[in-house]
Amino acid sequence: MATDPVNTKNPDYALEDQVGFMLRVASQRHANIFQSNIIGNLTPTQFSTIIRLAEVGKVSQNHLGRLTAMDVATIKGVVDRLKAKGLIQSEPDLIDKRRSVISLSPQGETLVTDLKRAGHQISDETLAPLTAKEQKTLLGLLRKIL
Amino acid sequence: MATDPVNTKNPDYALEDQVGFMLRVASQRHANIFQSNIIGNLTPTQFSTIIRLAEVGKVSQNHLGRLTAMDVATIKGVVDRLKAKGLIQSEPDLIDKRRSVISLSPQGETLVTDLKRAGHQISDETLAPLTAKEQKTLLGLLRKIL
DNA sequence: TTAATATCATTTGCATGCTAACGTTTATTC
DNA sequence: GAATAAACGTTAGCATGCAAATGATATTAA
Repeated sequence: MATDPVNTKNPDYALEDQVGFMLRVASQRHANIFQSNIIGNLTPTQFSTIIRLAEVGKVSQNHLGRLTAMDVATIKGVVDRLKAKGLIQSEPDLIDKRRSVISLSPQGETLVTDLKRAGHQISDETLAPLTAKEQKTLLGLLRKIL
Repeated sequence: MATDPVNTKNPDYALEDQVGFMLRVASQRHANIFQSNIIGNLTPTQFSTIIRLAEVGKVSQNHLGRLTAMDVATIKGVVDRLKAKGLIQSEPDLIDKRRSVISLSPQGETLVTDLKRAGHQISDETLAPLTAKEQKTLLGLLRKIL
């Protein structure tokens, strides 16, 4: 999804120079790179969910959403699809009856190492147009506007 | 959609430091700012479409998609909804029978000035955590990874 | 000119991502 | 202890965003 050049004679408002537009286009390029490097047909949110579960072990569904920057409605869909793939499992919380506890399945566990390797490759490829110094600068500035 | 802090004892792969994750979270914050500043209940893609149409006048639907970094399926939905709002109009291309020519409606035209003002405000607010110099640096680096 | 390609718009299917509302359960406050 | 508030998970609705397939039309090549 590259953008055609635009003749901006009147730079009243240059869409292609706005941070929101650039974030959208940069995300598109990253999504392309992600898709061609990821294993198991995982989506970016599914990937993030598995990585987080590998870090924290068992966690409630809503908490998992907060750990992955996902709305309760979004994390539910992601959890449902990962469960359908057999990569995660859920059990009722015996203490708090509202909660369902999510964790990686044995199958999910076996993927983690390869997923992290793919994740590094995806980040490297996304940042490849930048020097090492520029990469650090970009990540530092992005972190400030989260 | 802020993210809960994570205890990363083993920084094998730090999700929150990956460019893809940060792009997603930064986009979420921008979307929030966008929504609270935009006029006419427009979405970011609808906004971009109107801005581009104001720049180029008449253009085919697919070309409009390329000018706004949208897939043919995505731009179709955006065009349909903007047409339903009465902000754009379409007419058949008399020369090339495959094409439909899209342009702003008179109602759409009247919005453009206010939309550009809102757009500037949205970008400013999104970049507010950064100094002027940092803002230029970030935009320059983002441009390199599109 | 005919045949192979390319472009345009459409449609289907899947996955995010959000808001809002709902009922259940737990925690706080009075 | 009872009333209020908060958290949890679910569901419905809307809008991206993409891939893939389709049919119509234009363009290019043989």
